Amino acid sequence: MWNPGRAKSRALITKVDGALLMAQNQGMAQTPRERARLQTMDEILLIGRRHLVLHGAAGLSLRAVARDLGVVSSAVYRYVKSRDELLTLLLVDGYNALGDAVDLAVGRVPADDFPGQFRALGRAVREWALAEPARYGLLFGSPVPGYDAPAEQTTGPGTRVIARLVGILEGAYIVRHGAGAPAGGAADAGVVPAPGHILAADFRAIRAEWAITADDEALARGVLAWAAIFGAVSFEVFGQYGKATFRDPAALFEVQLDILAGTAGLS
Amino acid sequence: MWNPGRAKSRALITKVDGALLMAQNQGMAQTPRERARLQTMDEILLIGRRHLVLHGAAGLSLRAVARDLGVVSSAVYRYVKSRDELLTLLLVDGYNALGDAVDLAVGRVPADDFPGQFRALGRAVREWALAEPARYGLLFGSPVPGYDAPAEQTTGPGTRVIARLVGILEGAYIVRHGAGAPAGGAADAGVVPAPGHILAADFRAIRAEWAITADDEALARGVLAWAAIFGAVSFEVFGQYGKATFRDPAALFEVQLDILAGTAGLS
DNA sequence: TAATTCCTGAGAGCACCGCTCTCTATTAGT
DNA sequence: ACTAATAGAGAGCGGTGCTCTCAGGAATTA
Repeated sequence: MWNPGRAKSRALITKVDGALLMAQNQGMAQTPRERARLQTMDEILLIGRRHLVLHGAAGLSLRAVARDLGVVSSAVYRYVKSRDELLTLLLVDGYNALGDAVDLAVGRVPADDFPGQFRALGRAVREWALAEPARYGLLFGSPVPGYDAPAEQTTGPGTRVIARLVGILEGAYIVRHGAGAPAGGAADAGVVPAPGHILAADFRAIRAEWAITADDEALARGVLAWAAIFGAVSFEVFGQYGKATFRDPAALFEVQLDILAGTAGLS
Repeated sequence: MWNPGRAKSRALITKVDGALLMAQNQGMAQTPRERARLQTMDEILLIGRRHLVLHGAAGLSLRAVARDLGVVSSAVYRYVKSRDELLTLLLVDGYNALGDAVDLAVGRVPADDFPGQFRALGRAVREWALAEPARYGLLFGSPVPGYDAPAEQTTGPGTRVIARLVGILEGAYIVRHGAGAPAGGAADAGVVPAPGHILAADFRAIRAEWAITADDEALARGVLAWAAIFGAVSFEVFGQYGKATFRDPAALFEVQLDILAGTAGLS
């Protein structure tokens, strides 16, 4: 892919794509130098995103980004400390894009229709993943070796989907059980056996952290539904089903959502 | 990681690890040259596997393998066409290792205890994945960009686990419904709505290909259970749950297996 | 046994990668 | 107008995948 006759133009950014990032970073632009700096940062992120889509996470190269930017490779190190830092920026960017898609889709459903919200969340995740397989792979695929995402920047955006799911499932739980809640440990004898000490404590901690009332079984089923949604999406995006097994994967996913809605206690 | 003072020894292979591969390749060793060639191939695979474990799929380097082999980098190209081909070999190797682990675990359970076999399969997958996260990532993580596995070498070993799962679920289905089977299309009106034309045809094709009798809903639930098992394992192995959320992930997985056994129609 | 073919490994080389360093020109702020 | 900060250029180091040519030795054939 060596292209010596490459144009040195900087005007590779599509206006529509750029708009989102520009807006978030250039809200307070003091000095003209700072403005230029932020703009370059956004350009780097934009180019990086495009490279991610085209060549995947492992193929992300700062030198190639520099070429697209119309600049020598060492110059980008003025803006980004390392390749891994750019990866982190793109990771956060991806989490937020997915979170936005999910929020938008769930927000369209009436606030009291929790099964509908659950399905909307699932569909949004699947559709975003299919539209952006490389970014999805960066977020939920095998971690890039030698790189672990800095939690302080990542956990926030990275928990937006599960936060939304928790809200939906808790809402449905309250509808089923009333707002009063069992208050105590709530170790029901349902299909799920009473979990051992540590797991019960973990569930208690989760209840406290998220300020929810759902009992252990509801929590376990919620965690399973969460993992199952992403498992199904990953299987489809990563091609684990095989090429021609399911010719209408969307229909399969709808059926899977139906089953999962049942296991998660949504109608 | 530049190590100029590296010993040029070839004796890096542990006997116990090597034994398996040796056996399968050197069954028919004709000329001494062929014997030497196969042995070198096995060594390369062994070293590649070790590098995979240590540095991950993206960090797999033919030059590093050559160094460990005590040979100049161009020499390994006599045995392996490209880095991607080595990756394919390791992929097949990994699928077989996982398949062996699953077969062993399921084989320990009585032949008529389908719920037990289901749980054993799930546990085997999880334990293998935790023991070999890099290999698991190669198999079920984001696909290496620019590389797609050649189906003719991959599909065979790659379908061992799902084949085993299909056997278990079909066995349980027969126990529930009798061996006679509904024969026809079997579009039950269960929790799952009757799937559309294409999905129903896909299910029919699956029934024919695997020579099974399970109806559409059972198949859908089986596919979901499959995806959910790997979703849960991937979440744990890839660290999606967060660092300290679940301090006893094994217990969580047991609960998830319980729920999944229910959704898949096992007891 | 002698001649010939074949195979293996060595070495050089190309284009790429991440990253560091120094140097220069431009720009901003006093 | 002068000084200080900053951005970019360029060279360089060690690494990567992969290709090519060449020499030595082993196996096969005459």
